[in-house]
Amino acid sequence: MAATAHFSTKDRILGAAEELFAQFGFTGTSLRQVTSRASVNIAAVNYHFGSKENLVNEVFRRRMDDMSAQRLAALKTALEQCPGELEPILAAFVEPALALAQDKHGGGAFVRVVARAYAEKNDSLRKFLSDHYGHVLREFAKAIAAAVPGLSKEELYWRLDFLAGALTYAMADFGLIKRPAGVTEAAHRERAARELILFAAAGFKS
Amino acid sequence: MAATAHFSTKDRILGAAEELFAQFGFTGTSLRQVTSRASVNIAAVNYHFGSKENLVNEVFRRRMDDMSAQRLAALKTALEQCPGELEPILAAFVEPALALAQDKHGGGAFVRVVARAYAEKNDSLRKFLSDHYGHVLREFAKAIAAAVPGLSKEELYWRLDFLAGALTYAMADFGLIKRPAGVTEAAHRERAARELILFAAAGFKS
DNA sequence: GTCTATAGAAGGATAGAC
DNA sequence: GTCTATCCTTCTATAGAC
Repeated sequence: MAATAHFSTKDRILGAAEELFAQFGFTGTSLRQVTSRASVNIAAVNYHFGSKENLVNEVFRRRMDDMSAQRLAALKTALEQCPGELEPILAAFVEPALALAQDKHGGGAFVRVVARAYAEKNDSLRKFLSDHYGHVLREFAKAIAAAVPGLSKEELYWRLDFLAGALTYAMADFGLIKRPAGVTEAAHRERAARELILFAAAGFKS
Repeated sequence: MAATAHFSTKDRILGAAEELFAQFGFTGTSLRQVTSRASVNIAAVNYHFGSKENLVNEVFRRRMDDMSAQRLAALKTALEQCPGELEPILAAFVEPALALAQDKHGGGAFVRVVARAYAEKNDSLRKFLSDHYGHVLREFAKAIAAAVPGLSKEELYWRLDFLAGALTYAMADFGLIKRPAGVTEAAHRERAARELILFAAAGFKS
């Protein structure tokens, strides 16, 4: 917490790992690549993180803690200010993720790391995410259930999965939609959020 | 094409590789795992495929060609038998992917291979996909545009992206929904297809 | 076409000096 | 906390017998 622009060894490792994981995947990235990009010694990873697996988890924790807090805060606001409305709940879920994706301070790569996480079938990571962030999804499930009465629990969870998939895919820029030259990235993301909320709201209500 | 239940060494390698790639990823799978599962010698891979990278390409192409053909055939049938209806078009897009996902004959995990391929920020792979399979997406875009009049081209492509994302995510089994013990895999997949088509149809029509 | 054997490179992880 | 040096494993790929 010092008033310095200096990044610690630990932070440099996390940043380098995030970028490389996004580009090459978890198994496709060696610790040697990570430490080389971070300009630290190969031994530093095991000193600070203990193992490669734990480094993967920490890369996630760094971004997810923040995003989860933002989602829950936005959800609280939505429920207070627009009780019974679905769209504000979906916005509380979607917008923090998209904000992270356009964050110049490194968040962009993280989005692709998330996409990696489900493309690779990393069970230990999956368990880590479920253990640490499952409660966020459950909060949203509760809120959506209240806003869309008559939806069975099963249908609700299916649709939450679809929303998460569409969000991840859109964030990672996988699809057909490329940002036009005349549009700022912020405007593009806002458009994405608007379109996705509209699409998903209709889906949840169907 | 002989009338024999015998699989060649080459086919056994392809089948084993596909299953393992889906489970552990391209980089997470070693050729030793592949040849061990295929009950062939380690040297056979390089004899038949030249390199690991080329094996990856062949695995991918084999399934992708097949799925694309099925999608287009199903689309043709849908347009002939249910002109003007959206749901059959979506089914033609979703079901071949799901059918492949439950195919025990090696296709079982292919969809995760596709998910992985998308997650690669690999431009040459992307170009390959776009060059070889882009026309399939364009056919579906045309059909959906006709079934949902008044949708702008931009909105249409956004929603196609959301559909592809939701499909990929659901296929990768990453989400909340786990197949219950008492439900067969086939029934689970059918449920997924039904839910997704319903969800997406509402989204496209919104 | 399929095997054994192995070359040669790269991986994760650790010991121990500083 | 950070370094050098190294251990041990695993990898892809190939050479050469059959």
